[in-house]
Amino acid sequence: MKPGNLSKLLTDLNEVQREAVLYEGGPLLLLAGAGSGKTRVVTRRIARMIATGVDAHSIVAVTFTNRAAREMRSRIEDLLDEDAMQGLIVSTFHALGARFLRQFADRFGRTERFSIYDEEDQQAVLRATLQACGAPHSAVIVKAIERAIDLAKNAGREAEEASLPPSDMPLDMRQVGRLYEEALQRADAFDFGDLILRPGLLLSSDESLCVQFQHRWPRICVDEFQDTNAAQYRWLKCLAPVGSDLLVVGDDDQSIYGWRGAEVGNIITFPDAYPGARVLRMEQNYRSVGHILTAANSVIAQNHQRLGKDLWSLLGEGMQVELQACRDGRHEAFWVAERIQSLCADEGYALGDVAILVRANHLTLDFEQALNCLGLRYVVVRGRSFFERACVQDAIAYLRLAHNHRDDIAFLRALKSRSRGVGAKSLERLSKAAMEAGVSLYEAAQSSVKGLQRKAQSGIGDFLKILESYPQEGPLHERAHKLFQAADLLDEQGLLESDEEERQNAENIKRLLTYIETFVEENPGATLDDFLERVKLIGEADVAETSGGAVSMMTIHAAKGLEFSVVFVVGMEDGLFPSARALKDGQIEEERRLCYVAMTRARQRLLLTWAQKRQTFGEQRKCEPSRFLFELPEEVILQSAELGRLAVLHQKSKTAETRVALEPKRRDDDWDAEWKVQNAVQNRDVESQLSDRPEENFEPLPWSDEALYADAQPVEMGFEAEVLQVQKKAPSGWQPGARVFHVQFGEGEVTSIAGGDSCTAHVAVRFFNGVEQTILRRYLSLIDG
DNA sequence: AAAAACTATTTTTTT
DNA sequence: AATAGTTTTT
Repeated sequence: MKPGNLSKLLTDLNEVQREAVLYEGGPLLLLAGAGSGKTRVVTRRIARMIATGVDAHSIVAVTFTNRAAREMRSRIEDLLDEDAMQGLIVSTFHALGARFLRQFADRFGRTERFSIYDEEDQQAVLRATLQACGAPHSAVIVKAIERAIDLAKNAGREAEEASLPPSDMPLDMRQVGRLYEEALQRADAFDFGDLILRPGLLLSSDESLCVQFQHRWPRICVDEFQDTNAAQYRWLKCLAPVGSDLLVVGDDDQSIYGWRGAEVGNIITFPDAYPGARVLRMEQNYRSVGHILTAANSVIAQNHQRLGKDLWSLLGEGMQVELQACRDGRHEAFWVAERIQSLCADEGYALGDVAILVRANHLTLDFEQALNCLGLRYVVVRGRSFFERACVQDAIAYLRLAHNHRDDIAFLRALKSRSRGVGAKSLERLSKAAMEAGVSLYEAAQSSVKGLQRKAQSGIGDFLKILESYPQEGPLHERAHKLFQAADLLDEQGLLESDEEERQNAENIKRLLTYIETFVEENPGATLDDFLERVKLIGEADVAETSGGAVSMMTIHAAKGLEFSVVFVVGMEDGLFPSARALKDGQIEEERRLCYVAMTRARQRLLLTWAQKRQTFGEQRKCEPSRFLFELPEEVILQSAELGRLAVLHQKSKTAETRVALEPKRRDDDWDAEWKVQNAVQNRDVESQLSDRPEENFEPLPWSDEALYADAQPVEMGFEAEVLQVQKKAPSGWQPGARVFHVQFGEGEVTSIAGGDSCTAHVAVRFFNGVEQTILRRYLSLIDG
């Protein structure tokens, strides 16, 4: 232990925090509001245990995301020597489950090499299963069943017990569920839900094993407890008997995973499950300025199902919350980009201080373009976009199959990734043969299948040869390299002649190899098993971390647990946030919690935007401001022309009968149709209102529509979703020599520049088509040289 | 069996 | 608008 640390572990703590760190009287529920220093308490508590002689092996800390796990580990590391931490487990529920199941795989008819199936794999299993029974297997049905199975497992039940949403489709869920489980077992695979469900089931049915584990980890800490589902809770109850040293930390107001089976009830009833549990509340916020907290408190106060709390801070009121109405999605994006620019130029913020939070991933597109146009670096923190690419998945399928020959889904994926003369008919014959022999596709393919065309037969033979080429020895990345080479995924010689798409694919495969190499370097001795598990359980977002000097863009879900000096919450429209789905299903409270989470990410500046129309499903649709905006107290909103407009809408919303249709109580199946109708009605109203007093209601835009749209440089999307890759932009920005693009004149080179802000600055450009012209800077976009 | 043309569907959110 | 899945054509 680092000298003198024991006392340091208690410094800078308020009274409640200190008690939470020191408490030793058994179960402890820590209700920790946003920004209340929860991680600090947990890490100090664990560090202190270890520093006072507790064996690190006896402690396990469970988090929900890998990022949280890593953060917790590194913060404990800051407090202790690394060797003191030896044996300490900080892990997600899912990783812990996978680890557990590897150990007890034989109890479930699996081997320790089992595959982990994500929802795509699950759907593939279901599709094949339904197809085999001749049942309908459309994407909609498959999806619905998959979701039902997932929900069932999250709720601690088996797939057979899943309940399908009522439909006219006659489907025996019990049978489908049974067949699904059989298919998983045949494939030596567990699905995501199993990683949680199975450990809990095994422990609760095996008394002695349960006791064994209770001795293994007498000290348990669970982060984000409000997000636990029934299956997780059952497992936890086995591990932590009543009276044990169990710390659960959470905030019912930040429960945003209800759709994944999370039950807020777990945190609310915790004291009942663990009688005598100490309950501590942390309401002092160390993150946000007063106005932001007031705004967030005011929104979340509209919820009924909550324990109730009010955050306060000593940081002063700070700036007011800015509210901006925009004409459409693109205008919104440009407004935000401009605002970021001015915050950096005038108020000393750095790009890395800024985050743009969205409700759904697809909203990031417009913002990427706008930031690109202004040459602002940004980073999109997205789940796992790289691994989602088709060609990468294909390559991984080869690896999966090489590792687990019984992984039928991987077999199909890898086989179909290339034209091999094996079509639907042949596949049908093959799977029939496999079914009859009770073996995997791989095994069936090894013996000769009757009725196969010669071409198909040889195609399958070639395919098997590829897999046999996988070396059993050597470093992981080299073995993968050999395999990909054999599978002709790398296309090494044909890089130049082959078409663009193929080249891209080969690039991706190379990147995958680099990724594997890095993984091996970081985790010496790691097996293919470890790598595949990592690919399944860890998104790239986790690799993220400090975005350096770039604006961060991510979903609100991904932003949980993070904080930024400046936060933009964009797309604040009814039907988007709250989402149409939530509106339909009456899930408004969870959406409001999501809004609360978003707002409480901000330290100093919070800016909320919405667009009056937005392109959805390929068509422009009028939008209404999010109902959450009406829940903001007026006094914390920055006075602007928009406020008057909002107030008018607000007033109207209270009286007009049109609003009634939007209320959750009117929820029924044709909500969407109703929404459209009402939207049309309201649009007309808004339109007439605007045409009455356009100048007062509408802040005149600093640019024309044409300029706005012309300015948007068409960017190739997708590539920036690198492993948290920072956008490479023209490094020096607007300087003589910079390459620029103009919609009319094409590409050119900057010859001189004149000052002004992004709206008024002029730039002289010599275009490559011969034209020389001084032009408003905003009509130009920087491009890479 | 493979490629091309056509169609329905999608936008929550993530381990 | 983009894509995944399905049907038709080659």
